[in-house]
Amino acid sequence: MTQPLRIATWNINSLRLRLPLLAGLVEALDPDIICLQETKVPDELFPHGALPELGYPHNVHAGMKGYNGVAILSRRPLTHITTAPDWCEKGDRRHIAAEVQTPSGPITIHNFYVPAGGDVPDRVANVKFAHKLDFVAEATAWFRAHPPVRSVLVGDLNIAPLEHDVWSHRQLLDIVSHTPVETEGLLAWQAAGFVDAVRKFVPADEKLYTWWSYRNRDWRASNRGRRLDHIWTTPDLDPVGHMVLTEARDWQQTSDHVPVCVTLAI
DNA sequence: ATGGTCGACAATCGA
Repeated sequence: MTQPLRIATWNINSLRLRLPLLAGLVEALDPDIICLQETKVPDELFPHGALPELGYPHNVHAGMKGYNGVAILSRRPLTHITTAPDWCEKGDRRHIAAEVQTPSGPITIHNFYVPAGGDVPDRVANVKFAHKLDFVAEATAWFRAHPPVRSVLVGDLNIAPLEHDVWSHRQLLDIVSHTPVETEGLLAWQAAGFVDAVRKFVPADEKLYTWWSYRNRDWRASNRGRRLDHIWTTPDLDPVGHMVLTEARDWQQTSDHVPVCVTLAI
C-alpha cells in the first residue's frame, strides 16, 4: 500500500499577502499538491523563496498584475502541461495544468479560476456574465474533444451547481453563481469526463459551502455560504477522503474562500 | 431594496 496523494485547492486572494497562511493549510491538510487561484502576482514577482522551506520545492504558475493568476505547488516534481488553449483568447491567467508521477501512473491536474461574472445575470446587459458562460462552454467543448484520463480538475469555478451548494436555493436562483444557465453549464462541463469528488463524501442533500462573503458581519452566524470551489476527478481515479477547511475562514486576514482537499489512493 | 468588505494599486475596478 503506497502513500496516498492529497490535492488541495484554495482561492488565496493574493499569494503575497497571505503567504504566511499557507503554513496553516499545510499543517491542517498535509497536501502533496496545492492549487491556488487569484494569486494576483506577475510571474516575475512569484515568491519562489518561501515555498521550498514550506515543503513545496516544485511549482508551475501563470500570473499577471493585479488580477487572476493560478499556481500549482508540489512536493513532487511537476511537468507543466501546455496543451489547453488560451480560454476566450484573453490571456488572463485563469488556468494552469501539470502532470505528476505516481506509482500507479501519471496524473494530470487542471487548476481553474472561472470568471466571477459580475452582478447582472444577463449575457446581453453584462459582458462579464457573457465571458463566464463562454468560458464554461469553451472548456466543456475542449474536454469533450480531449477526453480526460487519470485527471483531477480543481479550482474556484465560481458556480454552486447543486441546491444545497447555497444557503438558499430559492433566493439565489437569480443571483450570479447559482442561476440555471450557470449550474446547467457547469454540470455539462463536469459530464465531459469528471465526477464531483467531494460530493462522493458529502451527500447532495447536505449543505456544503466553501465561500462566505467578506460583507457579512459574522460569517458563521449568518452562514450565507456557497460552494464555489470544487475538486473533480475522472472515474479511473480513486478518491478515498476529503476535507473542507472551514476553520480557515476565521484565520487572521484570511481569504473569503476556504481550502478544499481530496485524498486519492495511488 | 440596499449596502455591506476586501485586495491591488494608486482612482477605481473586480470580487
